[in-house]
Amino acid sequence: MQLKLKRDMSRKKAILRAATAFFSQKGFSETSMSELSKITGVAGGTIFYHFKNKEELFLAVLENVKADIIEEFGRYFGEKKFENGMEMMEGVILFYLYLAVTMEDHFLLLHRHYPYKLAETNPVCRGHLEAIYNCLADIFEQAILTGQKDGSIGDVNPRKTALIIFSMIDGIARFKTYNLYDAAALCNDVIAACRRMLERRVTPPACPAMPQT
Amino acid sequence: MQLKLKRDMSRKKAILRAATAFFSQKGFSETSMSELSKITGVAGGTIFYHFKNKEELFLAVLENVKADIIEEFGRYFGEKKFENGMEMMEGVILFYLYLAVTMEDHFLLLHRHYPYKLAETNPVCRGHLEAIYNCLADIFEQAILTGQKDGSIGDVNPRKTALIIFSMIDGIARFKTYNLYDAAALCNDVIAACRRMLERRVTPPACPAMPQT
DNA sequence: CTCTAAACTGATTGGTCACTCAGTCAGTTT
DNA sequence: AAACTGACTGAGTGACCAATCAGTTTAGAG
Repeated sequence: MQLKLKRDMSRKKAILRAATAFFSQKGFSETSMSELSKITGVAGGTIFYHFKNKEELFLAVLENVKADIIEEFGRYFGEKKFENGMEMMEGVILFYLYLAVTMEDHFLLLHRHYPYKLAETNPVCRGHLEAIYNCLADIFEQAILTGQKDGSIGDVNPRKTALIIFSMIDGIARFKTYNLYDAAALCNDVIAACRRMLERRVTPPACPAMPQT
Repeated sequence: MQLKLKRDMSRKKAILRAATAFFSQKGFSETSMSELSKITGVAGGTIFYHFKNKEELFLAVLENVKADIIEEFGRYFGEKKFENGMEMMEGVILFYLYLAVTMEDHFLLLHRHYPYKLAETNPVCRGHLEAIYNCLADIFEQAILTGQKDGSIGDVNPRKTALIIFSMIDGIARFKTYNLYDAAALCNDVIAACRRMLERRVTPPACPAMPQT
């Protein structure tokens, strides 16, 4: 019975893993089920035994992606401690860009059109995407809120600024996967730009030697 | 002869216009040539008379997109004049977000995967994409260089910062088309964030009343 | 009106695709 | 050992699609 279960799980997982790579790198409609069965060494019908149809397989892949991303950030915050909110923001940005390389398939999938189109009609898909994006946006917001408490970050709208930085980092990651620009080369400048964007302004009003321009 | 030409052009242009909408909204492989012929009221073979195959049709669409985008920015800079570099940057950002709404199809196409995948093997496609992205990146860079000359923008790496802001704005536009967040609601905060990121820091070193922390 | 070339047609073709289903088989239960 | 179960198989099906091509229409030049 143990052997049986193991066999089952390895097959299903193998299909899921291959499907993740295929959906990410080739897209939904360019991924053929028969190709998928060939590469996993499984008969055509087996995939449909484990997953009702192509769309269900995609949803299973997306669910995996969601779980992995949320888990990775959970682990990161479990291990790492930060001096202040600004340091936390820097850490999150670097970790995001790091994940975009090490979990390339996962982010590639999220940079495709299909999941968002499917989300318009499929509430399960929409749920997964919302979970991922809320998780990520919350993390950026948390860094800003922390920084505003400890004084390392200035007076900005936390949620909106979090979304702006999120879209900036995600945009960089996207440019990288499309081979348009090199994210690594921009890394230091991105951090610097964020610091300038967020840092608290020390307005020197009481200084007579420094007249305002 | 004029009538003949007009008829010809209207057919070809109608196909091109419909193809732009389809490729943008449905993607390359989900766009069927027969559907395209149906919607333009043209026989199936007619499309292949004007365009060698589906890929050539896509390239023609992309070329149009390129021309339109470059033309729009050209017109904008022909009409508008700016006080300084920072104002120019603000104008460019707002215009970019404005275009992402009014020319939604064009930007949707650029947010898809297919053109970048095709660019890996097709130099013509790669050329179009490079032209678009260089044009846009140059515009952001130009604003920064202008601002650094007139003192409205501080000492940052012009090219790299241009790419960062570009990816930020493009990320916002992308979030909008995917219905994840509302670009309009973020608009003011994006401008404010950019200003903080770019503005010249007045370090008050000579002021005894303001000790550095 | 005639001729010619360009524009256009749509039935056809060869191929791929997602999905089905009748049936095999290994292992478990009775 | 018989009955049952869940995992798996792979040939088959109908739908669709890009591209073709032999033939028709159109439009203007001579």
